[in-house]
Amino acid sequence: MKARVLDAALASFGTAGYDSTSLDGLAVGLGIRKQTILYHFVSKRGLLNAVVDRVAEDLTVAMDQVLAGDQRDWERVDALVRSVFRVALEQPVLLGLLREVSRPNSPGAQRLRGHLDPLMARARLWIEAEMAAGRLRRTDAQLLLLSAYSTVVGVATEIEVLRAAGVGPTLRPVVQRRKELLRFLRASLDPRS
Amino acid sequence: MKARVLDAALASFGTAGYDSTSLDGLAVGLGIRKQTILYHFVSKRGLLNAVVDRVAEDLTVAMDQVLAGDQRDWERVDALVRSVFRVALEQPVLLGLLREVSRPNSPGAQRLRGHLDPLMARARLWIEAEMAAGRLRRTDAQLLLLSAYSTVVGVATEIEVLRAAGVGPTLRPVVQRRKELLRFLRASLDPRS
DNA sequence: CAGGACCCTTACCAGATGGTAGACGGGTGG
DNA sequence: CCACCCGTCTACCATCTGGTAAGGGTCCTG
Repeated sequence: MKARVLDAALASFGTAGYDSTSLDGLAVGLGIRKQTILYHFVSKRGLLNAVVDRVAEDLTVAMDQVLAGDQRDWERVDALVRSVFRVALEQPVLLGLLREVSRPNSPGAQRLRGHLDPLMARARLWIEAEMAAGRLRRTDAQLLLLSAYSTVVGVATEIEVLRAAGVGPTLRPVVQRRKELLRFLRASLDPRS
Repeated sequence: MKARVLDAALASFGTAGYDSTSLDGLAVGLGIRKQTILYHFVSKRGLLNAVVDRVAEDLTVAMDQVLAGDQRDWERVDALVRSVFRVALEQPVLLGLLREVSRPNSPGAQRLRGHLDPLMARARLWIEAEMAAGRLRRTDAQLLLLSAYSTVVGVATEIEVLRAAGVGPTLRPVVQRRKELLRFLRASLDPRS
């Protein structure tokens, strides 16, 4: 049950948004009473936190798998981007939640940062080490990471815009986006480019 | 007064979202009573409609100015993109509202489409005519327009992400985004490329 | 000056929302 | 068999929400 609530909450937070989601509505959709939700997650805020935690973990796992691999330099950046996009495509709502919660002053924004900041710091250190070793081209790692993150999160917007325009959930624009991001990163990072 | 309410509403709808914005909160921020807002705009929905209308008009004016110019073919596409980005940079909240209201099932989505559909249709016809005349390269005009629109709207997400990360409202990433969009459009449309 | 249009206000309301308190039932271990 | 925990439920509440009704002040005009 707890898992089902989590799924439904992720979907609703990610598409309608936090404030637009009511516990009653969520409960009705699941065929239960809202008090059951509160029993498991204490408060609406607690539910959001749980959802954010789950999403962050999904992403972290995906990235860790790549980092456990043996790619080097630019190859690793490439693999990382592809991995994140894969997760995003499998669960588009996940992107919606990321975007919703990436907003400053948004409830849950702080919690998300608690998860992402270490990841970002780690990535930044790695990139800068590679730069120092001359295996990656020198550039502003911080801004580069944020730009990449924005692009991924922005895919949520694109999916919604397309759906609003009646275009089905087609793969092409997203793949296009990935291609652009990779080209941008390559131009910034790959010394051979 | 009406104008001030409109400004405040645009800002709040564009950043916090429609549901997260309360008439009371808006009124307090303006130092007035919420009934004053309701007097001018009848209902919350009416306020949203007015905001959407204003935003759509701003964009339409910006585009019409370009269309009244004498650029041709690819030059005109280029000028159009730059013009829209200029408006967007001058009023970032405008992008936020566009994104908010570009969501399917969002109140105001239909109204926005009422404004944008004619613009899109017009743009599409022009592009297809240029293609037929061989002045632009052949491609799917519809998908191209939506992709461009998504990119512009996506800038709102990027601005918010950057601000959330503590990076000030720097121009660079947005300009970068514009550059990427122009390159993409050029590769798709410009026969000389 | 009377009347009315315009703008903003106070007073009030019905419904929805998140949240608390406590009862019911069905396991499970002693 | 009993005590206890766990999950779900019913009942209820305080607050906030968008919205209605009506009053008052100001300015222009006949």
